[in-house]
Amino acid sequence: MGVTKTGLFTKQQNDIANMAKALAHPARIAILQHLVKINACIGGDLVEELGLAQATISQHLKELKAVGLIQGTVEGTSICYCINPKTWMQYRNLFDKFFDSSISEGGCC
Amino acid sequence: MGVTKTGLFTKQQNDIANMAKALAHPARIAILQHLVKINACIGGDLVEELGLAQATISQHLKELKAVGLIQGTVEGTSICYCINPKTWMQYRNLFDKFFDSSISEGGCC
DNA sequence: AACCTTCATCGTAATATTGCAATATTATGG
DNA sequence: CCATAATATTGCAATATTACGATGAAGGTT
Repeated sequence: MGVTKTGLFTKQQNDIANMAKALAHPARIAILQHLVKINACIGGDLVEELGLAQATISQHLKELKAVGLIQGTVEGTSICYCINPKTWMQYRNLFDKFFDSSISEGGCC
Repeated sequence: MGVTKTGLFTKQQNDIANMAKALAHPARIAILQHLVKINACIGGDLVEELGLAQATISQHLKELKAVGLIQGTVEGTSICYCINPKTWMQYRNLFDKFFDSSISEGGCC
């Protein structure tokens, strides 16, 4: 069916899954890494940086904006993107908490 | 097209994206959380825990096994699953490294 | 042997994602 | 106003994902 039964799971589980989904494409990882590196913002250099069509990059940017990981400010005819520090920290904390469990080394059963 | 152009990106970027993809479904998050909590392994209690059909759970377990996050050992007619501590730590470290960048608070441009 | 339990796999249906060309939108400069 | 530049949106094609019923394989029980 391709449709996730979100009703079966807790809000936290759906949250983590949605965050992971936002990161589940190398182009979006590349965009985020580039923004982290350049610190300040960029316009459509991203289209040159990555080798994808402008329409495709725009779509990925839209998704990242939708989950709040990046923000864009209009800069004349172009748009300047940068990491949204607040959401970035939220992601970091949620994944931290998720992975911060002591796993037994004993193996199965 | 639905097909990711992995060739355009670095191995690290594809790795992170693939790891994120493994976590990009609440059922898989629920499975992992349950395994972390119960510590020792389980059989198909997972089918009862989550409200999904046996075939569906089996598919999710297969995906988690494929990326190495869990492992299963045969236990008579049932199979005992548990977290693979090694891969778990790898995931933890990769996400740690990814998010461990100082983000400027300055906003865009 | 016949039977049951447990899990994996196959086939199928519905929906989601990725990617791009074409087109629309918005702002700037002449 | 017109042309240009930078993004966004639309529409489409190809592939991927999610979910489940049905079936199959393997091990146990009687």
